[in-house]
Amino acid sequence: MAHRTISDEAFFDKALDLFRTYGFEGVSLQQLAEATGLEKASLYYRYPGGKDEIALAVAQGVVDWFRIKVFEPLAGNGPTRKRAVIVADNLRTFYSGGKKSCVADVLSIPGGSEDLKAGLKNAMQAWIKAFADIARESGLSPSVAKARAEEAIIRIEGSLVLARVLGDSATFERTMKLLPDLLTAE
Amino acid sequence: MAHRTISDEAFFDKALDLFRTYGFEGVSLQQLAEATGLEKASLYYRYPGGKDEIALAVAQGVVDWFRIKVFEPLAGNGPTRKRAVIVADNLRTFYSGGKKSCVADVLSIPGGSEDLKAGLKNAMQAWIKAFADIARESGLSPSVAKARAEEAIIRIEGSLVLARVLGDSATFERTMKLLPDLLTAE
DNA sequence: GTCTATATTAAGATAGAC
DNA sequence: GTCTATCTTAATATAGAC
Repeated sequence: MAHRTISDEAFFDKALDLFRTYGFEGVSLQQLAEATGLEKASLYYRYPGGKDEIALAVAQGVVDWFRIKVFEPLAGNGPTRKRAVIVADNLRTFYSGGKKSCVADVLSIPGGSEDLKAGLKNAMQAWIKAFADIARESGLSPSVAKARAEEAIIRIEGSLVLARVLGDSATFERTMKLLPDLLTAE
Repeated sequence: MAHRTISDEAFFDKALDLFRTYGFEGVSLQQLAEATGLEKASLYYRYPGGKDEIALAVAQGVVDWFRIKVFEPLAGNGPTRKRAVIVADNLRTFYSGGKKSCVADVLSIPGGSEDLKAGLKNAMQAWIKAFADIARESGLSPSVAKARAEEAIIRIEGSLVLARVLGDSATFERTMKLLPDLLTAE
């Protein structure tokens, strides 16, 4: 066929899946072209900055997802524990129950641009803050809330690494079950 | 200079540092050649299997290090808590206080050989078992000991990811301080 | 056992037709 | 806005001299 196309959303999904699976250095423009059905030259038309710019767009897209599915639900109304349960469910989906890696984990391995590195750092800080805010709102002291937020993210990241290395998502599932207790005063 | 050489041990140190920093796909034979002072052809003489074989040797070397600096001290004599403190110190050194990544984390991103993947999985299982064994010996029940072992490694892996993303080792240092309490009955 | 030199393939990237 | 075609560089890998 002469002309193919793909929506920005579908493109994002394919690119996200490649980058979170193989990391920045592990993904080639050829892979991106095959996965999206576009030729390499078309990728450069959409993203003149090439792989660097695509990875940055992927990271930005993930931040947008977190804003909608994590930060906003956490800052909403209703009992804090209920909000934490909803967010845990959303995160379970995002990580496919432990089968998909964290984008910040794999893309933080050197190779990408400085902008990507800075974006991941900002996103991680925002994530910690969002977790600390709800822990605080649930009644915990600021220092305890901050510690709980960091512990929660450490456990998510760590259990995702274990899941990838062991090929077993059991520890991730346990972490997600524990999450509401970690983020709210018991 | 016409002929250079490097000991197997020094070669291992350089290769380990490259692979744990840049991941399998992020390391080229050219980088390995420059870091070790050997030409690419000499790398193929030592490791006919190329990058796959070098990465596998690195992973095996790390397993050897764990055997000596983690598994054996944990299985030794003396109070369990004292052994846990020694191992925490050794791990702190291995990860340069949080500045160096976990080899299992970065090398488990697809790209390497099936042997590498299997080796990392075996190493991770051995690590969990070693942690569970000392937790058990300290007086914890088998199920609690297993859970503590997994939690300890999850926290190590997760705090190393956070340290890399944030460029801040504070969470890793806190994890290492907590480790003896996690691995022994309080 | 390391070297120089080179073969081969794939990478990132661009020009220009349609 | 996507394509075909091509450029340049860098990757893995090997041959053969010393």
